[in-house]
Amino acid sequence: MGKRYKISLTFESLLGDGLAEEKDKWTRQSENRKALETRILRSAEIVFAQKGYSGSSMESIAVTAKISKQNLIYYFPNKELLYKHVLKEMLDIWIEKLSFLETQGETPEEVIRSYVSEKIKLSRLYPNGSKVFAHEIISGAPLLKEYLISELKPQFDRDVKLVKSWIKKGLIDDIDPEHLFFTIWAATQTYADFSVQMEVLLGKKSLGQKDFDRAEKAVTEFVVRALGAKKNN
Amino acid sequence: MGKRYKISLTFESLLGDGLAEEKDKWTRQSENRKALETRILRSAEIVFAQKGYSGSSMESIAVTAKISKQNLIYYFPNKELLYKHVLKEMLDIWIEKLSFLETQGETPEEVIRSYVSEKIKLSRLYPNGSKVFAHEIISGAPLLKEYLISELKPQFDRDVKLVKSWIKKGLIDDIDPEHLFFTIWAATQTYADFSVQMEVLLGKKSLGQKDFDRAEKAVTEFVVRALGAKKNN
DNA sequence: CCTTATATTTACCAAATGGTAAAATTAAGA
DNA sequence: TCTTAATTTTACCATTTGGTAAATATAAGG
Repeated sequence: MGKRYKISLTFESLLGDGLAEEKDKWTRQSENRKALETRILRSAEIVFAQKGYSGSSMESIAVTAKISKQNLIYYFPNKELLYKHVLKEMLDIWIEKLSFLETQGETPEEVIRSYVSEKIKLSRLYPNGSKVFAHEIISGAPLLKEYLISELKPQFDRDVKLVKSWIKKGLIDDIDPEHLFFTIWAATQTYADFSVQMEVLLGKKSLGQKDFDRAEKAVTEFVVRALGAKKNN
Repeated sequence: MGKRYKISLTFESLLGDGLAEEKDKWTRQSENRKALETRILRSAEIVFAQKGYSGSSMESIAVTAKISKQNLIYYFPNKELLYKHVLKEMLDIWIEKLSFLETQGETPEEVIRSYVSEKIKLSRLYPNGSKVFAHEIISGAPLLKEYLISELKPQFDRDVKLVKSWIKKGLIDDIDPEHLFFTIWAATQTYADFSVQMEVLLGKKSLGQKDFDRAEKAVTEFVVRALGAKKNN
């Protein structure tokens, strides 16, 4: 009969609203719970990706997850919390892959190729998460601003510094490091966010692996050429 | 006492729902009307830019325009119509500036510089329109798909053809023309759509003319270098 | 000044929305 | 099997939403 308003999470909430972890008592049940929670999160992601936060209803998320609205509310007691979970999931994936510093590769060119490749892969694998993020930023990032300041900016500053050091060492040409990142991000995320536009322009029903391969090649070449990265050096 | 469901427009609606033009009888009143309609459209643009179509309410648009909701409905009898007007306005501005073919410049490099410059300018001048468009595309372009097919694709095909001819003539390197456009669009529109993110990362309250100048320079250089455009030839 | 068209406000309303409360059902362990 | 906790369903509900209908007010021309 009791209600549980806390949801088991493996991360501490960076989005305010600290949610405590909980130990799982009933192994079997917890497994089902986790599976359903995942299904709900996937469904929420789809709906939020399509309509943004304010445009999405708990009802339509429930329908997508094939449960009742009330049942959805049992797992995620309110819409904002659910939204934050979806966002957080995406950010966890992103932040890991979004650091230049930690990107594999010895030379600048290798790092760049690897970085662009990873970013394109994220657009292919998590188009909905990317769209949710895009809606959020375009809307003025009401819930994400704090995260951007506390998490993304420090990483950005480090990465800019690294690029600047490359320039100083003469490894790449004297380009604008900040705007380099803006361009790379935009050029890669557009394959998730604006896929519909591309489908129309390329005359396809949906983008396939081949399109993403072409995209990766094209964007990588653009960036490498733009930087004037010195080969193997 | 009579209601007028038709709204005077200077363009035939390409978004379905044909709206007839109407002659203006009362010069003075029409002037006021036009001014108010414009204020409403600006307000709607702001609200739609922030929340997307489904997330925006007629009430909040009315508040932004400083009129009552009922009065708003008098001018734009339903939300979808209002939305279509906002979209249409933006598209009219865009389609005009978005053709490579008609862009000023003799050499490929000149054309590209001019094109990128125009696109960045649009991001600076019409950030809200850009955001409305972005929300719409990310949401799957329910209202815009037809427009993309009938208007944008033909232009895109022509422009791709032009770039291919440049390649054939050896004026630029052998790059991927379709993805070139995707990259240019993404890299320029991001200055409108993701401005909040940039503000945070650049540590500024808002992007100013200087930032847009830097952006223009950076993106232009990237693209020109990527193409390997031959100087003055 | 009076009529007529325009513009604004007031009164509603049905449907959708996020959410509460509690009853009913299911599952698991002792 | 019985008890207890987890889960799902059923009833509601206040607020917001897009929109209708009609009354009121304003403005302009004859």
